[in-house]
Amino acid sequence: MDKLVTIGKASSSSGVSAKMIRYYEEVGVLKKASRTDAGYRLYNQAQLQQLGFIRRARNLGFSMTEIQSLLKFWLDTDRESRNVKQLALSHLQEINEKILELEQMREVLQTLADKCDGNDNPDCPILEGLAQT
Amino acid sequence: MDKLVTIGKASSSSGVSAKMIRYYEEVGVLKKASRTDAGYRLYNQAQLQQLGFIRRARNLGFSMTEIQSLLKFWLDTDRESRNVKQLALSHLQEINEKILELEQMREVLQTLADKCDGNDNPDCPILEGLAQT
DNA sequence: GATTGACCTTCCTATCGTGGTAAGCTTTAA
DNA sequence: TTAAAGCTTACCACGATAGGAAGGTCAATC
Repeated sequence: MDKLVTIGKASSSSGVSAKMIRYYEEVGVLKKASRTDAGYRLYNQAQLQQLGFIRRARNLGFSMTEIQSLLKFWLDTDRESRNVKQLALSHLQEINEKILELEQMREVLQTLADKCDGNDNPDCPILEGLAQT
Repeated sequence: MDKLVTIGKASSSSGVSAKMIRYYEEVGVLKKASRTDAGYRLYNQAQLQQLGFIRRARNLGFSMTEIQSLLKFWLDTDRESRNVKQLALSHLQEINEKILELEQMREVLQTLADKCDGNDNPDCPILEGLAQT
C-alpha cells in the first residue's frame, strides 16, 4: 500500500516545489530519499505527510531550524508537549514583535502621508520627515 | 564650512555602518564619493544628510530601490509631491499586507498553542494541527 | 527501432541587506 | 620609529527561494 512517487508527484501532492524538497534533504531537514536504479528520488506516504507538515509550518512563519525541531518532535513518540509549546510560544513572540515593528512603521508613515497633499507641488512632508533637518 | 570627513566619521555621525555606505555607493543609491590622494572616501555635509535620510527610510521599511527613488525626489526641486505620496502609499499597503499575514499566523498559532497542555505528556494539538491528517 | 517530450539529475547563479574577515596601505599619536 | 587605528578591496556567509544549463531516463508515439 505504500505507493512510491518521484519528486514531481511529491511536489504537486504536497505543495512544496521539487527544488525545495531537494534543498530540505540537502540541509538535513528531511532524511535522504531512497532512489531508483536511475537515481530518481522516491517518496512514500509518510514522507509526503512530512512535506505537508513542513509546508504548513512554513505558512505559519517557522524557520527551517524550528521546523527541523518540530519534525523531530512529531516523529518522537516520547516527546513532551512542553517543548513543542515552548517553541510555538517563542515563535509567537517573534511574530508579535514583528507586528509591533510594522505597526510603528505604519503609524509614522501614515502620519507623514496624511500631511502630504500629493499634487504637482514639490512641497512634501514625507521627504521633510525623512530629511529631519 | 563644508567640512569633509572619512567614512568612519560619516558612519558614526549618520548611524549607517561603513560597510553599508560602501554598499550603497556600489549599487548606485549614493553617488561615488570623492577620494583623498590615498584613496580614502570623503563626505561633505550634504552627503551626511543623505545618509541620515537613508537610515530613516530603512527604519520605515522602504527597500533600497524605493529609497533610491525617494532620494531622487528629495534632490529634485522639480518633483511633484504626488509621486512621493504614491510611493509612500504603495509601501504602506505592503506594510498592511504583511501585518495581516502575521496576524493570521498569530491567530492560528495562538489557537493551537492554547489547546496544548505543555506538560510532559506527548499529546500535542500543535503537532496535530501541523500534521493535519 | 527511433524519436520526442516530459521528467529527473547535479551544479552554478541570483536574490536582499547585512556582517565578517583577510591582506595590505595610510594616517595619527606616543 | 613604531604601534594603533583607520582605510582600501576582495572575498565568504546568511535564509529560503528561484532560475537555468547540461545531461541522463522513461514512456508514448511514429
